[in-house]
Parts: sequence; structure tokens; C-alpha cells
Amino acid sequence: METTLEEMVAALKREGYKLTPQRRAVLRVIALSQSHLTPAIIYQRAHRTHPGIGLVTIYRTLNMLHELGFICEVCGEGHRPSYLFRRIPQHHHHLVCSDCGTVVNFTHCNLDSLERRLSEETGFLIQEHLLEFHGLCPKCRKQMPEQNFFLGGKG
Amino acid sequence: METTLEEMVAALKREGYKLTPQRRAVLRVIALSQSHLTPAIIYQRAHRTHPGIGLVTIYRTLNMLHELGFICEVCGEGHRPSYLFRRIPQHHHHLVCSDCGTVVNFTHCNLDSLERRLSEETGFLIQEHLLEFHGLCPKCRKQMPEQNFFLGGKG
DNA sequence: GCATTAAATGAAAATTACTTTCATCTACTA
DNA sequence: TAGTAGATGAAAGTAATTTTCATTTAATGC
Repeated sequence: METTLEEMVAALKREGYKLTPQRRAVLRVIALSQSHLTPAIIYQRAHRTHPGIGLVTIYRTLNMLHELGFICEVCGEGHRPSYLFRRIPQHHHHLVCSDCGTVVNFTHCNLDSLERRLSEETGFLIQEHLLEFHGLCPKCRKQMPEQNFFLGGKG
Repeated sequence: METTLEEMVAALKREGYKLTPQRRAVLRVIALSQSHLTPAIIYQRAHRTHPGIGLVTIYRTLNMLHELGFICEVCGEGHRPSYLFRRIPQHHHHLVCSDCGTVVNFTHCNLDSLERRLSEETGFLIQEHLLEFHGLCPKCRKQMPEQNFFLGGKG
């Protein structure tokens, strides 16, 4: 069901990539986190178990993992991309905590009928969609009770 | 119904901003385009009617317009942000042509029930969502008939 | 119209995020 | 265990954006 660190390792080898300690370190950081991580954060963490790792290696490993489909990009309104272990292989989207960064996956976006309607109305050939929900996870919600009154979106 | 260039100009003045020829040039470029534009493209176009305009001014004007809510950001999977005249003031989303960049707005995303379900299931307080459809507009679709066979999303 | 002034501008430098280059190293294969 | 293709990291390079600051100018009041 859920992709594991071991499966990632196996896939890397299968695809002909070498399994270096640096790559292991990056994989570990990604597989252990429930949040979306920037390259800089991944670098910091990987550095703890593997001092001497270079930021370049982080970028290269992220590219590789993205191409292999093991990580997702979180977009969050025009800022720099951050990355996330793709725990479930099927089509899904993310519910992102804007405070701590925790991400919950959800499948069944039910956008098919909307997609069909838009396609008919506009003549567009729709190829993909991007959907993300942003808010506060239960923990962060408790820590900021005043925020609970703010229910408005961006309009 | 639709926001006009004149309304933008009026709002700027109302908010205490000065109406400089540079700002006029940027407003014009944005109001005339049906696509999302990068700062670099806006710079190029504004340069035609106002040679000597600096790229810094583009960035500053875009920030201002974004804060005032006159432009939307288009995200498109982790790349650099590009901007778009917010023609309709209400909550809406974008259908973006991945070839020519033309954007069609649509309201009624019908995400309320999904949002409620997710909120119940996860305990998240959902504050906003990000939704974009990407595909080929009718014109570009005709120009690349071979693309019509590619209907798969990112899975 | 004209002086005043706070805000806006643009050149240049600084910053940030990322990519490329290249000499060295190392995980894997035979 | 040697050979080798692929991986690494330091350093340089690139691109996008921001900051700094001296100069200019749009709007206001006279």
C-alpha cells in the first residue's frame, strides 16, 4: 500500500542508480518526514547524519527522485517548491498545514465532472490539474485558538 | 462586472499611490493580455511604450497590484510565478493553456463538500485552496493534432 | 502656474536559489 | 580485487529577485 524506504532503495538499484551513503541520507530524511521540505532543510537534516554532504547532491537527488516519481512537489501560492515523500502511488492531492507543514494526502478529488464541464464550455483539452488545500492541522489549530475565527479564504 | 483599467487607476489613486507613466505602462500591459505573464515579459512589453523603464519597477508594481488584489498568481507546478489581470473580483480559478498561456477564469469550483469532508476526516481548519487546470486551448489544440491523443494526467 | 515634499524611479550592488564544470572518488560488476 | 561508469563536492557560473541610494517627479497647497 504505502511506499517504503526499502522499496525506494530497491527501485533505485533496479533503475541502475548507485546507492551511495549521501543518497541514503536524503532518502531517510524524506521518508521520515510528514511535511514538505525545501532543499535547504533537507540539506540541513542530511548533514546531521552525513556531514560533508553537498547541497548539489541534494538537488541532484531530488531531481532523480522526482523523475522516478518518488516525491511530489508542493506549490503553495507561487513560492519556491518544496518536496514530499510520495507515500501513496495513486493520483492524489495534498492538504497542507500552513504552520508546521504537515501534509495529509487525499485521493478522490472528484474533479472529473468539473473537468468535463470546463472542457465542453471552453473547448480546452484538459491534461492535468493542480489542487491543494491549505489550513491548520489539529495540533497547530489548538496552539493558535485565535486563528479559529479566521475562516475566510482568499476570495 | 469586469474590472477595467480605469477602475484600477482610480483605486490606485484612492489608496494614495502616485500614478506614474511607468505604472500606467505596466497596468496597460496587464490589462491588455489574456495570458499569464512573467515579470520579464511584462518588462519587455512595457519597455515598448515606455523605454527606460527598469525591471525593478516591474517587480515593485507587481507587488503593489498583488497586495491590492488586482492580479492573480499562476503557479503551474513549482515554476516561477507569473501574473494575470484579475478580471473578475469574485472567488475563481484558472484554466491555463500550457502552450500559449491563455487563461480562462471559472467560478463555481464546487469544492465546498470536499473541503467539509476533509475537514471532518482530518481535523484541519481549511483556510484556502489552490486549483488550476492545465491543458490546450482550442487554437493550440488545432495546431498540434498529435497532442489530442495524450489525455493522461500526472496520475 | 509654481514651490514643496513624500513617494517613485533606475542604476548598481547584493542576495538567493539553483546549475554547470571538472577533478577526484567510490559503488558496483566481473 | 581491479576496472569503470557513475557520483560527489568545491568552485564558478547563471538567473531571478531584492536592497540601497542618489535623483526625479506626481500630487498637493498656495
